[in-house]
Amino acid sequence: MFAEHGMSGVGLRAITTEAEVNLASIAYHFGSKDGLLEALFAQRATPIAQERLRLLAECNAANAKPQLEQILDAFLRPALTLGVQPQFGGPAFVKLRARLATEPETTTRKILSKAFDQSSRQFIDALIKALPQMPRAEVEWRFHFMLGAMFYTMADSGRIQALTNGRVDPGDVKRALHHMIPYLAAGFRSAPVA
Amino acid sequence: MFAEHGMSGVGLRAITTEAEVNLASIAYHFGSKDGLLEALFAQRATPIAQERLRLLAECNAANAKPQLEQILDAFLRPALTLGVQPQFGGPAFVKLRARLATEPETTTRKILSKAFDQSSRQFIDALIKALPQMPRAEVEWRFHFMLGAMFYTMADSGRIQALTNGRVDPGDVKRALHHMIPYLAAGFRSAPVA
DNA sequence: GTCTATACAGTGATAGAC
DNA sequence: GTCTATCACTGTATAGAC
Repeated sequence: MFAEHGMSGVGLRAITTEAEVNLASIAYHFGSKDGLLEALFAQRATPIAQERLRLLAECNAANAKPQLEQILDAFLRPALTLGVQPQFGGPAFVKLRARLATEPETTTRKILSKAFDQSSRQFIDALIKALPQMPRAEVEWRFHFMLGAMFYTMADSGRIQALTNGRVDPGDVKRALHHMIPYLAAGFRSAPVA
Repeated sequence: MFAEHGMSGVGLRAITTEAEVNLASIAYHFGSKDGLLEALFAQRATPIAQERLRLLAECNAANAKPQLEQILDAFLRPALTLGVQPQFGGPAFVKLRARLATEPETTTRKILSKAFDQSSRQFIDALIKALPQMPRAEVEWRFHFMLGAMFYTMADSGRIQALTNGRVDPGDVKRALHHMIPYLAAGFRSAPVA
């Protein structure tokens, strides 16, 4: 409901009615509306971070020097595909995550930080290993741009559908990954700027 | 105030007090809180779209076949630099725009569409001209990924600062463009996927 | 036409009964 | 631990002053 109508688009009364519980039970169990969001989010986010690290370990095991495309795939695939499965919140949760990523509120930032910072650091390290001649700061900038492409794909804002009469659809996650990974890999491999 | 504290983080009473006007004047002049946002946004967005098209016309005039990097610069520079000037709303407006871009509400989407779709279509056409061997859909996907990198940089979410101990700062727009344009250009030029 | 004061239904949060 | 009742506050609507 949060992802569909936004954080302020849905009231506690609508939630408690849907869940067939008393209004005050949210305050009791989660402290506040924000607390409910935080609990919801943590539950869904942890498996994504875990799956990322599992896939990263896999491609470290397979190759002495890990392949760039495999690392990107290990990072992006869980975020885009795992979330859409119903047990992880469905497509709505993917949108919610993208939304929180651009939210300026410090509370939501802490939630995201706690869930994903550790795995993100490991991926930056892996990227630096895969691109040994690249300055660290350059890899970090490119990681930032990758996050942007990922979140905007997850947000599924409808802009690119409108611009292309529906030809390009970020909601088609398989196709999105198919186009995204070679594009990002080429960017990561390009010569660092002065 | 909207960009700083979010759409629901600031009340009409706070706005009208700051502006030293009566509470009901917003409803009278703008219809609603959303209407106020829409009016605010349209005022600031139009100059950005205009400046984009002016720069695009410039690089069309300079080169028979326009250079990819110049087109990307013409698209990104007004969005990142023009917005931060005080007369266009300052850094807060840049953040606000990024925020609306990932908002699922249909009202905010229409606002963005109206302000930017026309210029975006012209840029996609220019990119296709600059990359004549590239399938149209591939250019469109890559344009979508570029939008993501741009919006996430504009949002200045603080994530990459946290991950890099402040070394990488998307708020430094000059440096952001410096790293972004070659990275995106390499992605755009890479071989299209099957 | 423009502005003002005020009322209204709905919000998240909370105190206190059981 | 779970409830009801109520709180202060929100965006909006409206009647009436100038």
